[in-house]
Amino acid sequence: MEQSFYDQVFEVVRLIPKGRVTSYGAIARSLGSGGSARMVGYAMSNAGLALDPVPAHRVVNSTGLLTGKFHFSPPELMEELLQAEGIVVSDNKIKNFKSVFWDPMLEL
DNA sequence: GGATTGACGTGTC
DNA sequence: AGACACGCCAATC
Repeated sequence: MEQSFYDQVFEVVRLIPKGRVTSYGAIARSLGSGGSARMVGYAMSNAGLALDPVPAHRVVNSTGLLTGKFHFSPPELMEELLQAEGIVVSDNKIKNFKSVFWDPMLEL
């Protein structure tokens, strides 16, 4: 099984319901890696290389800040996608972040 | 196989 | 409240 950490991250990210977001740390914990939050973000770098589409725009850091926004082709795409799903983004930050926050551990 | 890196997190100043 | 520093862990070079 070449299911490395990245693949596990991709799976969880794909499970994120529309109109909801989660944090890197939350995903890392759901995978049992705990403090490997950085790995989650690192995995997202390969998200664009993933065969299946990974809604990386639904993943933000613990502060609800769109940290990976600059990694998108057009950085503004992230906000566009989020707002298109009903998520309010202001100044690269998610409004009502706590409200739209989706915890993978609750589903898994 | 050691060193570096990285879309983070939490604590401290 | 904003800025800075250190720590984690796994993949890549």
